[in-house]
Amino acid sequence: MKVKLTGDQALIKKMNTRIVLDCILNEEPISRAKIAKKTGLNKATVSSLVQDLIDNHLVIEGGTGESSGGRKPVILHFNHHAGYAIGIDLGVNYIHGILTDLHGNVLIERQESLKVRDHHTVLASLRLLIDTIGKQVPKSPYGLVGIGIGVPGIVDEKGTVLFAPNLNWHQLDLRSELETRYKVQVTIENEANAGALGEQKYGAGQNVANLIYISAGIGIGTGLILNNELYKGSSGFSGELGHMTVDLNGKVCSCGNRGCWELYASEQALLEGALPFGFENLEQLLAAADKGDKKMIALLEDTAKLLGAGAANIANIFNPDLIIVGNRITKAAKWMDTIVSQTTKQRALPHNREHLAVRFAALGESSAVRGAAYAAIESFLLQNETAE
Amino acid sequence: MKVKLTGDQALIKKMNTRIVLDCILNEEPISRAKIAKKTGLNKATVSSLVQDLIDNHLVIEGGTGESSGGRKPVILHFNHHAGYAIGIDLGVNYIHGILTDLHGNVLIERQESLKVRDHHTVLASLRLLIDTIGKQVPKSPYGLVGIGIGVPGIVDEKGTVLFAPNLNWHQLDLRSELETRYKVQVTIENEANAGALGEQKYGAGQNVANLIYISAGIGIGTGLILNNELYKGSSGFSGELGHMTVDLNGKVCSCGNRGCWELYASEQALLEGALPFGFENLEQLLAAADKGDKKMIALLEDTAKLLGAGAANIANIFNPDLIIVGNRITKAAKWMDTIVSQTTKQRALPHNREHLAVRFAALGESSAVRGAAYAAIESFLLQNETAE
DNA sequence: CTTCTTTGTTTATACAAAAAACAAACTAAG
DNA sequence: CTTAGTTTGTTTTTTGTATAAACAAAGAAG
Repeated sequence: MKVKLTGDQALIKKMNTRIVLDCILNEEPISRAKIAKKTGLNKATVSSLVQDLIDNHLVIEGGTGESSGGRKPVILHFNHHAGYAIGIDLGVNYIHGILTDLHGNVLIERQESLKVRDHHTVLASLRLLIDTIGKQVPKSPYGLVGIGIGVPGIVDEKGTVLFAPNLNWHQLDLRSELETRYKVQVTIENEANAGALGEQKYGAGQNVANLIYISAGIGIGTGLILNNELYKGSSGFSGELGHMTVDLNGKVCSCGNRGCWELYASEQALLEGALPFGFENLEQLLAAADKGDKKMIALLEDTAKLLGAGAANIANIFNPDLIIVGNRITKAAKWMDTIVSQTTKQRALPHNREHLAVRFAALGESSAVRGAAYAAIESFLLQNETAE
Repeated sequence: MKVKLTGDQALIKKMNTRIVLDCILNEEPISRAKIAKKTGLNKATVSSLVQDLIDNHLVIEGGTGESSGGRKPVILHFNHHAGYAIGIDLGVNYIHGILTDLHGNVLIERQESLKVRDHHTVLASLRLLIDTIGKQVPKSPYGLVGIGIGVPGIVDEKGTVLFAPNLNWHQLDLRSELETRYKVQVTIENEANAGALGEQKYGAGQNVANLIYISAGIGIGTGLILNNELYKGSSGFSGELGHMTVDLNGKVCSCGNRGCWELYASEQALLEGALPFGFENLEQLLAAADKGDKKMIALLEDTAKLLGAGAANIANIFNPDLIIVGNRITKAAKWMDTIVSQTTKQRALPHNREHLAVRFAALGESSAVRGAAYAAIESFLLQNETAE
């Protein structure tokens, strides 16, 4: 109950340090003088904060720049080799892991398929993957700074996986499990939230304050970034737009309801439409479309329209700057993207479509891993600033 | 571009002053010592900030309280008579105005019906109403501190009414119009947002961080309070859930789309269903239901189910603590509330319905006026703290 | 009557940001 | 080459905030 969030000088320093670091991250290479101008902070303040960041190995000086009529500036860089992060995308039938530097650049990438889904087996594979990647972390001031994981299920604020339907997991305290083993900060995110983060930081949504990421795989989940922050609802269960009713008397869904959006616009919907024609997975379906199969192309286009209808709802609900369609369905971008975008804008209210963009994920199927790694990096930077 | 939101000591003081004032507002009567314990601030800091608030007439000392084994505490009160606010709900066929103290207590209330809706006539009536109420503001340190207005339309951050379909207004700069005339701060909010604020501060949603207010009148609008803040989207057009598609191939809506929720669950939907039986407005319909008219009762119940279906979508999208149904439809609460609540919980996902409450507005048709007044008060308090 | 508590103020200290002065390094004009 | 002016970044001083410690006042409890 007693939450201490009162202001004192430490808080101010933390805020301003963060502002300076963000400025360097976004505008590098940059000099101290320019940071002062950009942020409105005093030159002396910037000098002092930058010195702290240099002492903490997060910023490095990189020689002198061009003079603009006076003394040459000292160029500052974010030291993205100060530490490294591991990002994991725990899929329903694969584990995808990457090692990144603090800028999110991918250094190592590994993917393994999952046959069995009980949590013992999956955890064993997960540990093996992390061990393998962890051994390759380059020598650096901080070494491995954190592990971020995206999971296909509902996660609470303590990093417990409450429920993952497709893995049949219940109440698995993944964070503390891994933190005890690896002694680094672990962040657990829902897969759609991770995807939203990945696209906002490294993909199609850079510098966009309000964006909705539609993760269309077997089902549909969404990641909501509102006012530059992930919105998680009061218990972390927000974004279940896959179970938004779009057809009052429509198909019966496994959730017990009728007419859920994901029955019409997900990979599952595509597969159901393709099965009568003998195609058993998305890859086969797309190969056929590639060869000019009219029925499959029509199926893709119809699904795109239904995806757009739901996206229009999203536009009217959230009035975002950007809607990003991601996950498995990005494989079908070629056939779907213009139709999704058109249908969305057709169906959304005039004011809402005005500044709206609808795009497919720039990172393809890597949105979630990248976002997971980002979450780990972010958590490290936040913690690091707090320390004196 | 150059936004100065860096931290300095003034910011600390502002933050802490706000914390102290909020503490007094919520816990009054309270002593300085208790504020220090509650907030974690130092006793000396609290004393100093309280003195400033007293100097600004926002807090008053009110004698001594009971000792708990030592010196008697000095009781502090929020001085809700330091100033007064006017709240206006600009309806489609009425203007509803109130005068409140700084606690939001209603002192004076006036309602007038509107026959003509062009903005000249409406503005004239509005000015007359404000003039009348304004004359009755009691003598006080600040007098009239602000005017808050809820309008049935889309409002941007500058207080311009971009579009109000039912009044046929376009691009009306209401805020600057009224600010030049009355020389006080004017806040303009969408009617649903105002209603959400009213219910959160004075009605069914007190101390709830995530709530969705469904304003069901002729159409349906919603006010979204997420993480204790009104979410307005990137251009202020969020919350148009009335035009959420709930029936892919359903009725054609005036917005050009099909199957919009408000066609099924608004006052308009009720009236359409009642017209064939000779009832021309909501009051007649409800009078019939009161006399036991089976058809009208069935109509109300069916509409309640459709309202619940949309509310379930809201639960799945936002995972809120509370959904409040307000505006005109509250008149029908007697027949609808349990059904709306039941249907919502039936259709929402298990995790989302767990901590969810669904209620009708506690303030009935006054949610929006009260919220409009609150917006004015809040804006005054924020500004007042900034001043030294 | 004495001791302990509680409340609130006063005094001294720590610390962050900012202003001002300054030093260094450079450009450009004559 | 010299000089004036500019840009960058540091050092010094000032201001303003929170906090800790000491203190004063007022009461409770034995």
